Amino acid sequence: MTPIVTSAVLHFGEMGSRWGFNRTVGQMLALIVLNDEPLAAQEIADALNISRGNTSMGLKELQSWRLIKQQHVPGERKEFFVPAGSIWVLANRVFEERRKREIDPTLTLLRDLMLDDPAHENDAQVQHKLNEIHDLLESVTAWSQELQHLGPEKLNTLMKLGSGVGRILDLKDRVLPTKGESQS
Amino acid sequence: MTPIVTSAVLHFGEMGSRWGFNRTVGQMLALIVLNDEPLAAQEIADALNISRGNTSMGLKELQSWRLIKQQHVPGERKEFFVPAGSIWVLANRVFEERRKREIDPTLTLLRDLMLDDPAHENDAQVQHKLNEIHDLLESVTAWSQELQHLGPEKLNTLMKLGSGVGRILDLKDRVLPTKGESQS
DNA sequence: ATAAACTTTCAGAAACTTCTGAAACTTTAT
DNA sequence: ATAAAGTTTCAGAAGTTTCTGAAAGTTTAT
Repeated sequence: MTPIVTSAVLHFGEMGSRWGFNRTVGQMLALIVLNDEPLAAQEIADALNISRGNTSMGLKELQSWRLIKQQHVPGERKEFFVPAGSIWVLANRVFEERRKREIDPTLTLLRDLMLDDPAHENDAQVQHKLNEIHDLLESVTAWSQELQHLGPEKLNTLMKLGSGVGRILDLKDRVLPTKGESQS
Repeated sequence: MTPIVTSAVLHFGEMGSRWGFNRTVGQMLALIVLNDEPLAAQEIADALNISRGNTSMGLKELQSWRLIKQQHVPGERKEFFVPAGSIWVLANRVFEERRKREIDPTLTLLRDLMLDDPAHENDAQVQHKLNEIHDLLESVTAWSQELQHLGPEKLNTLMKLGSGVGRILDLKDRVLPTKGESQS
């Protein structure tokens, strides 16, 4: 590994835990993404100086996140690993996987609690707040799925638009006035 | 605590660790948000059955995330705590704080690495990939800040628009054709 | 100045997560 | 059938985080 690759790998290891996986899994991901050649498990273990067992678990986890895929190289006995897609695809997968882990269970619980009968007077009030949280999380979920379906090019257009989004919204209110609600 | 509040508090405790803070901090946040009355530290410790010391640390952390604020009740000696704002504000704070912890350090590192001289031939190649990651993260950052500045009402309009966003983008390409790039 | 009411800090205990390496397993070639 | 090449699993060691509770600190009232 060149010094640049080493720095990146170490950093992604440290950040890994903040992004939902552990240090070695983060390092492995960085290494696989930055290498042009497919990598074998043993090469990863050697490069990162971690045990072969840990490597195996890490590869399994990265596959469960659908961030890497196996690639069979003809004439070779062992399996090789490559990124599961472009940077854009990988970022999306991380997003989606985290949504599943961080938001979906809460949405389920909130829906259940909203169906419960209020046992005390201020429960109705509590349920109102839970409802508010639910709606917000649901909007975020719907919205992030929407962005994923847009694909990278359109998203890029949208992002380059930046603060123009507000203007576009106004535009839309004028062009399609019957559809949205009539606020501000 | 009524059964509904108890369920919500326990759940937010479990999710807490996925959202960037620990179990008790998650529970404390849920409790404070769902209570209409300001709560004192001792009341929180009693309700959640945790030590007074842990409560103190948790309150400090929630304040560092700017999710709760102290509120002095006249005639009372102790401090009381209330949410720092509406659900919308709180969600935004969590988002922003996580951006600071999860994305900003990586952006800094990537910028530094891109300035390094390529030491080996394929470093140029690696730097290209790092650049791609950098641009993606930067777009996400800029975009999320944009959404925050829109405020809840406009964001809501945008969210209700849902799959209409694609259509609006096309619309914009037709109405303001000189500005964006001319893709697909 | 003293005491009462309250908060913060911090050392170490408890709980949890991650990592290793050896043993068990699978696949392929001969 | 056997051996060689490779992978997976898992018990326990190492490391990390979280929590408690007692001691130190702060503020306010008298």
